[in-house]
Amino acid sequence: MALSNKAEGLRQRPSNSHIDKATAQPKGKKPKDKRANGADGSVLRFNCFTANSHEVASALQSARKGFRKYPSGTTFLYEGDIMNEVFTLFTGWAFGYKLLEDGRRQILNIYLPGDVLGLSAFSGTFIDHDVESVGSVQLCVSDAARMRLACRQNSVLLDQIIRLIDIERIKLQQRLIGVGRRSSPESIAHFLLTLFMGLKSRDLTYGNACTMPLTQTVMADALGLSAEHLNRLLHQLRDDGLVSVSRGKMVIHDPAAFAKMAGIDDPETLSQPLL
Amino acid sequence: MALSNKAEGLRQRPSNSHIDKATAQPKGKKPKDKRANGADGSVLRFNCFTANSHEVASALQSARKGFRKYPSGTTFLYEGDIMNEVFTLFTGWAFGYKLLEDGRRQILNIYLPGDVLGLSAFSGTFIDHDVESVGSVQLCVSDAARMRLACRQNSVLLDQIIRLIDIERIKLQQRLIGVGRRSSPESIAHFLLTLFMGLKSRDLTYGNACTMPLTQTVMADALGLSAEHLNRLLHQLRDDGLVSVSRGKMVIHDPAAFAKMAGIDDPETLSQPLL
DNA sequence: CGTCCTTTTGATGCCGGTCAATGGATGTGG
DNA sequence: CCACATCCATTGACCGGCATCAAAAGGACG
Repeated sequence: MALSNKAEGLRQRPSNSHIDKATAQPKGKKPKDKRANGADGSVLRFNCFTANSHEVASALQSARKGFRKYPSGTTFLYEGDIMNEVFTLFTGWAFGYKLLEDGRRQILNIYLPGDVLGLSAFSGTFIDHDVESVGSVQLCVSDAARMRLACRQNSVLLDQIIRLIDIERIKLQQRLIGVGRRSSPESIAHFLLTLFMGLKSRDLTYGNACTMPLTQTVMADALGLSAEHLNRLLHQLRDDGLVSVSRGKMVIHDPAAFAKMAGIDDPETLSQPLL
Repeated sequence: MALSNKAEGLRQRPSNSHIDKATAQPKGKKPKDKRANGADGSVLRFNCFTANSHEVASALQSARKGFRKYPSGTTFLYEGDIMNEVFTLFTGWAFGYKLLEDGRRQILNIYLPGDVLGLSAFSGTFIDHDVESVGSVQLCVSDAARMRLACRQNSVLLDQIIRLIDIERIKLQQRLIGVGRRSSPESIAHFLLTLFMGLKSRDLTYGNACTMPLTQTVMADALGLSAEHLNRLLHQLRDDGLVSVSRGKMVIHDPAAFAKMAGIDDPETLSQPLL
């Protein structure tokens, strides 16, 4: 079980974090791939929103307070925080995690561009886990109170918000099945394929390839494995001609066999409802 | 990994299940312990509701269509079902689970008396897992449409419903941490203590003891262990004087040491918010 | 009083965690 | 542009936890 390298160092929220104040437009240099973010400042550019959560996207847009940026490896949401804001992930990835007292870490959820963070603003409680950035991250910040108000006036919006909350549960459910009852190779395959399909539904894939900014340590903590063992299994998967993950990139060489190993008959099912 | 003993046999919903039609009052012989159910036909008898979800209890009461009863070991909710009804568990326990194609089973959630089943009625989608009864089960059946309507008119109710949905996620999160990053004894202790505190918050404990209708096979499938190994570990825990689980009963012999092994400093935290 | 399910115990072996060490890649200050 | 520090990926050795297989011994029940 991997001890988090920076367990104690980051446990407390820094009193004066080096975050950009909310601004009218996102800062930082323009990403190479325009598809990867909402470079025009609109949440509506994301396929996942326009396809599945149009009302949510509009509401987030209306309640928008500005943008925020965090460098790579920053824990920017802390367990216990009360969410007065709702975030939309524009650039970069993120993951939610919990630490045990001795430093063991379980990663709960991987967030991709387009995902909404801080949904606990709707359940009226504090966040129950930390969230850390993977790569430099740009967030769209929306006012939670306005979102809640909008929900009261628009039942379609409310339904979609509840749906988003439910999706968090579904993802955890899938992860639990993988860790609890799938073999390690199956679990890894399912994990990777889920990420790939999530990116595909957002038009962030390139044929059978996509970016993979997660370190093996992060993947291991998501899968309940040791980093060393995960490393060996990834090599195994590559030797078997199924998938290769290296240098920030993932390529699926044999989609059919890969999906079969992941225990998924029709991979398309993953891309549809923003699972 | 345990193959479900009755995997294929129960996969399909029986066309004509032997369920009691919704009736004005619950049928069946009166349970021995009055505290264990809503024998007076009111959801309001449950501590968890009166303490945390008063609005929900009232709404479920108002939208009540009747009662339903299932024998032990019955799968009474099926993956794919659209929920037109919301259930309140009166008597007996239940668990949600998923089966892999080859019969491996992961149990997702244990439902105790007082828990609300079928919350997917609010996220507007079909259920994504099966639910099976543990022991004979009595359910209060409430109309989902009326519940949804009530939510639109009562924001407090809505908040509490969303809270209930969120609690399902939190429980999965805890289970995932246990399976992924806790040692087996820790995971078992956490699992058992969580159940105990859940029962305690409902006034269903007797000092340091409570009923434990789950078979070791079920517990193993919840914990991601084999039944044999779980059996050995349970004996280990008993030999260490921490807890004993047998013949449908659980006794915590050393609460402090047990809580410590479960990784929980203050066990009271578990009983408060219906976690 | 068989039948079925659950619990229990033993033997065997491998998956996967832990420890340790090396190489590669990136970044930083001088 | 190089020395050094850091983080990440990689590989090997070791071995213990836990699954698997097998089988016996309760219970529970019709």
